[in-house]
Order: sequence, then structure tokens, then C-alpha cells
Amino acid sequence: MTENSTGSGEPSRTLALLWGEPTEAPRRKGPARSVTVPQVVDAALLLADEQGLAAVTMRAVAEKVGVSAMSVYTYVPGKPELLDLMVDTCYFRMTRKPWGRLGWRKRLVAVADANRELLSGHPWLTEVAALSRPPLGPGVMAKYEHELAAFDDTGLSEVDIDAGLAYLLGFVQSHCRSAHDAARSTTDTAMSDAEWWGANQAVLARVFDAEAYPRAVRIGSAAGEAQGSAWAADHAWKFGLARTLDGLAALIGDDASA
Amino acid sequence: MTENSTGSGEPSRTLALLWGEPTEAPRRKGPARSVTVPQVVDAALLLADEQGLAAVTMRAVAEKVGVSAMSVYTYVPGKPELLDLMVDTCYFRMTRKPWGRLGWRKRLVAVADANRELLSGHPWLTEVAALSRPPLGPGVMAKYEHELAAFDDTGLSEVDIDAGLAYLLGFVQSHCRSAHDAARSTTDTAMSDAEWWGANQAVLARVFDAEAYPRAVRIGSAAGEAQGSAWAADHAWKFGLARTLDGLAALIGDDASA
DNA sequence: GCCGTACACCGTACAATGTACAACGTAAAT
DNA sequence: ATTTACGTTGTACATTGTACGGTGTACGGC
Repeated sequence: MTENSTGSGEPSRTLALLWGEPTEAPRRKGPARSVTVPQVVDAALLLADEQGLAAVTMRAVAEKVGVSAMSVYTYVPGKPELLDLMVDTCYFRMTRKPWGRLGWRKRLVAVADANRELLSGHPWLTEVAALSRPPLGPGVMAKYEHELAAFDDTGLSEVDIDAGLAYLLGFVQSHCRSAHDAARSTTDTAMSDAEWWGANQAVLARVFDAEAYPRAVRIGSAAGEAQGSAWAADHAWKFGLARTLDGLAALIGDDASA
Repeated sequence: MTENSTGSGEPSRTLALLWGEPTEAPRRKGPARSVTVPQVVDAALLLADEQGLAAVTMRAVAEKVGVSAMSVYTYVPGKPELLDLMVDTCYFRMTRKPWGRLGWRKRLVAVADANRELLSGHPWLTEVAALSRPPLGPGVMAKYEHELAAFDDTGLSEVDIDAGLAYLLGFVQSHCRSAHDAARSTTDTAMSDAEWWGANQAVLARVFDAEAYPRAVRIGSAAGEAQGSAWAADHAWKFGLARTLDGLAALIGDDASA
């Protein structure tokens, strides 16, 4: 195990798990299973949401569902597959309202907002979810289908729709990852931005040639002061989303926006 | 240790390390140090570049520089700080040509290309480098200053320049992260895209309702076939970069591009 | 010249992780 | 009643970051 990467292991076994094992012969030989796969996944999700991805250990999940550590392996082939299931489950539970008569721009804003909300509720997703080659479960498929539909009336080619959606989601994921670990660095060091700046200022003053970095000093402090750190994330969001939509508008041709 | 997060520990100590310890009294009491901090960092960089971030263990670094595992801690407070040093060193070594008379669009393309090249040469950077609150070392500062200068004649406000740069870099990082772990998933499973698809097709055919996901099937296979997987990354790059620049152009006002 | 002290270095040890392995028990199939 | 397949579990191992204490070295003050 090298990393928290998703999507390793025997693929067909993983797929069967993701889709709920439809080949399940209802009667088996041995003793009855004491829990279910969704219970295991839910336990892992609870741990990740409440205490972060690092708290998702096989032993912790096992204890949460009330079995021994090794029993988890009878439900799930290993930790990477468990992560796949967690991701797909999160995707599956997103609410998906039909698009109705909204223009493409409002649709894409809705896609972005929904993904931002998802990643705010499950920050660990930014550390785990791969944009490319995700686990092909029902959640991923439903999400993909629904978000593709947001591009229905844009007139883009199929390849461009795929690329455009990936681009939009890439922005959201990148933003949320930054916002998330900015929030975490102020949280789990128990050190406010002001304190951190104060602690470093002494060293910086001794070592730092302000004349060598005029723009960095000017713009960095301007950006730093203007943004109360909590507000900063919101500003970056509005800025980035507007840029992203304008960039796509240049490709689509803005007929009926607003 | 929870994660490969950068930037923990006593901040002033880290800063002094980053800036090469200018308070260094040249003569000390005990025996001479057998190696130097840059040697330690270079060893770690070599490991990361050649065998991935997971190969950067304190023991491996120690062996590479020829000391015992615990001796590394006399050069570096801990692993997070070592990662900070690695990141800052990579940034510091980027080539920075003065911008001359290029228009803003070409400048931003150059910024994006340079960062893409950086992240291609050091893929582990996408797993470690935080866009927000990076280690304030000389490399980070020089890079920041140089890239801010690319916005010099755009007429943007200071806050917008900062946001615009972050937006551009966010795209590059997001793209390279996807490209990198797409490449890795075809590499380290020893399974080509074709094999992977073949292995999954049987299960998917049994479980998958093609009528439920018309767009996903159509667009997904269109995008999949059109892209020979190696070509896909390049296409996504060109697409995304064009969108990003168009998005910024909508803010800047395109006077003299090309 | 001598010695105390500060510091570099190192071996050992510990807690946490994913998971391989084998023993044990249970319930359906024969 | 015996076989057989499978769920459950305890133990064990390799790997990680790093805390701790011991050992030796070289400089500063006498």
C-alpha cells in the first residue's frame, strides 16, 4: 500500500461490489453474515466525515460495525476497494433535479455548486477522488449522466462536452482542495493566521529582501489583508467560477445566458 | 503523522531552514556535521523523482546520504519540514527568463507551460504542494514574484492578479494531477486500457442498463475512443488552457493578444 | 594541557497501519 | 452423520515516523 489511491485490485470483483452483487445466490453454506456491505461503507463514511480520512482504518471500521478487523475483508477485498465504495456512495446520494428550462450557464453553475457542496460535506473526497478513470459504479454513472445533460443545448461536440465537464469539475475540485487544507492548516495547528504571521515575521524580517520581491510583497499583503481568510475562499470561488464559465462561453457562443 | 501534508512544526525553525540558516554561527562545539542540509534534500528529491513519493522514507533518505536514520533529524526537524524543503527547492530551480515584450496571453501560456513541465518532472509535487499557504522559502517567493510579473500590463487590481494567478496555477495542478494518476493507473496495474476495459465489460454488460445512461454511453465511448490515452492528456491540456485564458481574457479585456 | 559541555551520531524501541495465515465454528448438502 | 464451504477471529509480520538514551568528539575556559 503506497497511498490513498482509489481503484486497485481485481476489477470485476470491485465492479460486482459497486453494483450490489446481482449474482448473489441468496443462500450460502456457512454461518449468516453479521453485517452488510453498505453498513461497512457507512461506518467508513461516518469516520471520514467526522474525523478525516486518516481515521478510516480497517480496525476502526471493524469496531464501528462490531466485527473483528479481519472480518471486514470478507465484505471488501481491501482498503482501496472500500475507498471506491465510499466515493461511489457519496456520488450516488447527491440530489439530482431535472434540468428543466434553465440556460446552460445556470445549469453549469448548478453543477459547480452541487459539487462544491459535496466536497464541503466530505472534504476527504478531494484527497481520494480521481477525476480520471473513477470507479465505474452506479453513483459515478448517475452523476456523469446527469452532469452531461447540463450541456444538452450547448451545441458542443461529444468530445468537447466531455472535456468541458472535466474542466469544470477540475476547477471545483482544485478550489475545494485548497479551501479545505487552508481551513485545516488554521485548525489543527491551533494557530490563527495572525499568530502564524507574527511568529514568522521576526525571521522573515531578518532574512527577507523586500526589494527583491516588490510584487510579491505588495500583492501578497494586499490579497492577505483584503481577505479575512474565511472570506477568501468565497472570493476565490466567485472569481474562479466566473472565469470558468466565461472560458466555456467563449467556446459555446453566448446566445441566451442570464 | 496523518498525511503527506506540508507545513507543520515550529514555523520559525522551518523558515530558518528554508532560507539557509543565515544565523549560522560558523563554528560549533561538537564534531563536524558529516553531510549538509542540501545533500539531504537532494537525496530525498532523487528518491521522489525516481521512485515516487512513497519511496521517500526517513530511512531511505538516511541511507542515501550515508548516515543512520535518526541522524537525519539533526538536519531536519521531521518529515513535513523535509517535504517543505523539497518543494521550495524545486521551485527555486525553475528557470525564470525575464518577460520582455510579450503580451499577457503569451506570458500566461509560458507560466502554465513552465508549471506543467515542473509537475511532469516531479509528479509527486501534485500530491504534496499546497496552493494555499505554501512554505515561505526563497523558491516560493521567487516563483511567486516572477509569475506575478506576468500580469504586469493586464490592468488588473492587485487582488484580481493574485486570484488570477491562483486560478491559472490551480488549473495546471489539477490537470497534472489527473494526467499523472491516469498514467500511473495504467502503469502500475500492468494492465492496458484495452485489457482493463475487456476485464470489466463482462460484468458491466450484465449489470449495466445502457438505456438509463444514454449520454454517458455515447459521450463516454466517444471520448474514450477518440483519445489514445496518451493523446488524451494533451487534448485536455490544450482544451483547458484555452478555456482558462479565455476566461481571464473576459476579465482583462483583450486588447493585444496573439 | 586539561576538562566540562554542547552537540552529532546511532541503536533500540514503540505505536500504528494493512493484511497474510491458519485455526475454529457453523450450517447447508450429501 | 459426515462432508464441505464459508464467516469469524487472534496472531503475526513488515513498514512507517520518531522518542529516548547512550556514546564519542571537539571546542571554550581554566
